[in-house]
Amino acid sequence: MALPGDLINGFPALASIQDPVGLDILRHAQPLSLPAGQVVFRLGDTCAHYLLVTEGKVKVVGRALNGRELLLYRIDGCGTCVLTTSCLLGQKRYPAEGITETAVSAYALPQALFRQGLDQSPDFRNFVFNTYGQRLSSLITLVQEIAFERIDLRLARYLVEKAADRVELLLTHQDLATELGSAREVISRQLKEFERRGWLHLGRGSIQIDDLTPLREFASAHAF
Amino acid sequence: MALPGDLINGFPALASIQDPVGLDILRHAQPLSLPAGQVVFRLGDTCAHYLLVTEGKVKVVGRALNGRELLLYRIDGCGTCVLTTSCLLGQKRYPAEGITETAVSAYALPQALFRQGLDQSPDFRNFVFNTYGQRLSSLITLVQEIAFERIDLRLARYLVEKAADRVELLLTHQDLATELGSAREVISRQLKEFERRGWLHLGRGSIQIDDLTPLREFASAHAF
DNA sequence: GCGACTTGTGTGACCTTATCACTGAGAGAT
DNA sequence: ATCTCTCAGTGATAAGGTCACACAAGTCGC
Repeated sequence: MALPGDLINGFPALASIQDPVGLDILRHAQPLSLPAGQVVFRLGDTCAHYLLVTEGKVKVVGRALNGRELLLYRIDGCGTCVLTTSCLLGQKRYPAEGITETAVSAYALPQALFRQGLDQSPDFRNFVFNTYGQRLSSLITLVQEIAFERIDLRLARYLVEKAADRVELLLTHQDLATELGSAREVISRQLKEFERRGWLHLGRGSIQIDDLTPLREFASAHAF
Repeated sequence: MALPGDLINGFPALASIQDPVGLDILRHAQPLSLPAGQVVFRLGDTCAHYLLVTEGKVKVVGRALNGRELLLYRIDGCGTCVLTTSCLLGQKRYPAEGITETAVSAYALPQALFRQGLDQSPDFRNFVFNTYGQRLSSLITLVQEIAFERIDLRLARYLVEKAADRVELLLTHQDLATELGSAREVISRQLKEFERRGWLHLGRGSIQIDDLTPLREFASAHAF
């Protein structure tokens, strides 16, 4: 039995899995289709499955008791969920929550099979670890931005980055607050200030960038 | 040629490396001895070596432009430096700095050999990734503590944890600030408040815990 | 159309935390 | 003793987060 085509397309490295145990395990990966806005896992959940996303966006956010949110990272297109991997390896509960942002196609591998694969299939093990690396250093950068950087700089930088191609951003203030780990009111006030300076215009659910240049200058002052 | 004894003692998993490429690579690991307080790597440095610590403590801290510090994690005893691993995998520069806290014994493996090992030695690859896991979810918890939690709760919790066995903690306020990613003055004021409540007594470079109970209660209120 | 709801935004008051610019108290060296 | 560190205390000010609202713009049912 061959592996599903979208799994191979998304993860070329899977094609290199040759040993029978690894192949058998992958055949048991269950295809999932999730609508946008679906909660994939919650804070405190145990990890029951290894997740391979083949299409769509999933955001992983932290949430405070009072509802404040903070985007930790995002899976966009093909990728495995590193947090899931980390929790499975360390037998920990999820310290954050995962939410689909678009419709998502994914494959789920039950924990028992995941463990069996790690133990018995060298090819599978290599696959898991090779897709696992690298996120750590970007998280460390995030920690420092949150701990040390001014919110106006972070906001300006985010806007510059997002507006690089388009002029109008369809985002609510709450979206921005979540993205930057701040509070909605704070973002509103900063945007208002940017508008007062003539850098952009605010509408309901939209931000019209009028002049990227001063925004870019502001953002790169005291760059990290 | 056998591998050095302390390397095997520290990392039993290394003994399972059998293939000739892996063995050859490990034989080229260079032993290092570093004194306490030595900078191992700086923000922006390129990663030149894979690091295996066999003895001592290394702290990895972020640093703001104004000098404020934040402890990201610590290697205590035997361990590999996950940040180094992440940077090597992603070809990134160090986003933080590493400093020895005690005298440290370690082995360094040049980047070229590290890559060769990953490519050509399945046993070495497994070793690297097995020691890599798990730190991600603790980092995510850290991000959220910094973003969402009050400094007085975090301080109380830290003190309770550290004071579990001893009654007197030999720490400066600056040490605590670094550990928690706050400012020295803030910690001083909070400690003063705790002292006012009769929970502890402050001395120069020391904190004498008088009564753990109310401190513990305070810490667990609104626990994360 | 009209009203009920929901969602997004604006605002003032207040609190916590960070920053800055100091002061002064140990503690060791000469 | 005096100098020089390091460590701690303090007041003023600013940034950012929290709370409690008001209000405007859509959406839905009718």
